[in-house]
Amino acid sequence: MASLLSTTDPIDALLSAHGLRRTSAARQVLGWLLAHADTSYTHAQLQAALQAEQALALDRVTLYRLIDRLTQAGLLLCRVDVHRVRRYQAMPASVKAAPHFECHSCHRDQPLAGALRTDTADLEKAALHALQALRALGYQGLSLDFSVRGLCADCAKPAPAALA
Amino acid sequence: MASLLSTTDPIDALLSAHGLRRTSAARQVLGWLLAHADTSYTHAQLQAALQAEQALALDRVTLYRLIDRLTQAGLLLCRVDVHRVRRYQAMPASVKAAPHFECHSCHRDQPLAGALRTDTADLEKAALHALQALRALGYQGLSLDFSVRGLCADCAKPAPAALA
DNA sequence: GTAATAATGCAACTTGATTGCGGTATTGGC
DNA sequence: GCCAATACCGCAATCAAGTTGCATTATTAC
Repeated sequence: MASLLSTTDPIDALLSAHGLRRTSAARQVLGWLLAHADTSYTHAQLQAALQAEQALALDRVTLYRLIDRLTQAGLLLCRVDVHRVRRYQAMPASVKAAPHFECHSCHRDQPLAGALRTDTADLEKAALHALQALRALGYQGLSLDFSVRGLCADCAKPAPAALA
Repeated sequence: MASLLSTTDPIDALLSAHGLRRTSAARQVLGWLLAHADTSYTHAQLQAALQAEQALALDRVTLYRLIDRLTQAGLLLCRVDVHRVRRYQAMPASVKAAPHFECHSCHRDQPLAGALRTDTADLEKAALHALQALRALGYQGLSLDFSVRGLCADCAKPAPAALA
């Protein structure tokens, strides 16, 4: 199926544009992550989801190497959570200084401005200003992490007892 | 040696105040970390440093459990670095919303206000305001991480070739 | 002092991630 | 379309940070 799709498929285009081969695995993994771009997933979660939802049974190591390639190419964002495991997420459009919120439970990742329905532009501006000042002092390879963590309203409500 | 010290030793006091026993290991580990409070260390680094500088040969597991206890007691701060290993640091006085800088190379941790020699109070205020707003929306267990990472001016200068 | 219990040390184990290597599929040039 | 170059895949073995179980030793409270 889907053989009618020519090279104009957006995911194929992304892969090629980043110097990666358009293998079935790469297409499906990147596609799935793009379809769930607001949340980060561990290697294990990803493997399970692909197996369950796409009937894609990838080898552990193959998946490790694939998400590694996607990350190197800048298509995925990789973080390490409190349990020391890496979490991958389709690269958000704004990975600049945008303050964001990460839920400990559902691992959904939303921009702070969205959660607050307010403007956080002043915050970002101040942060970027700080970055510039550090750069002037000789600091290099700077990256800013401005995140609030905790339980989102959705996860906090339903079953507080099940959070143990 | 040091038997002249009575119970007025500040480190002993800290341990007792937090319900921990004043063992030789606990005293030395906490003491060493307090003496290097501006930097975070991995379990391995800590073990090596204690061995080299204090001639203290602690068992791996014992050290794991000790730093775990100290962390639980709130005497240490624990983070996970990009390599998925935990880094421990004597609890800084201001673990609030204070923006800080962490060096990828020397792992020294300094308040941004210190590095910039400017006031970052407005930044902190804005951040705390955001926290309050989230709390009102039903978000729970919120913690703020406002950090800039990169190479500090000291590490960036000396030997750029050795940074591979 | 002595009993209760917290801390230590050793061995074995768990788990996320990596390495080596032969085989397979994609790609670019003709 | 065909073929060589090479990126990608899958399996097995390995690694390193951290954990668990249990017997022994040291602190602490009485």
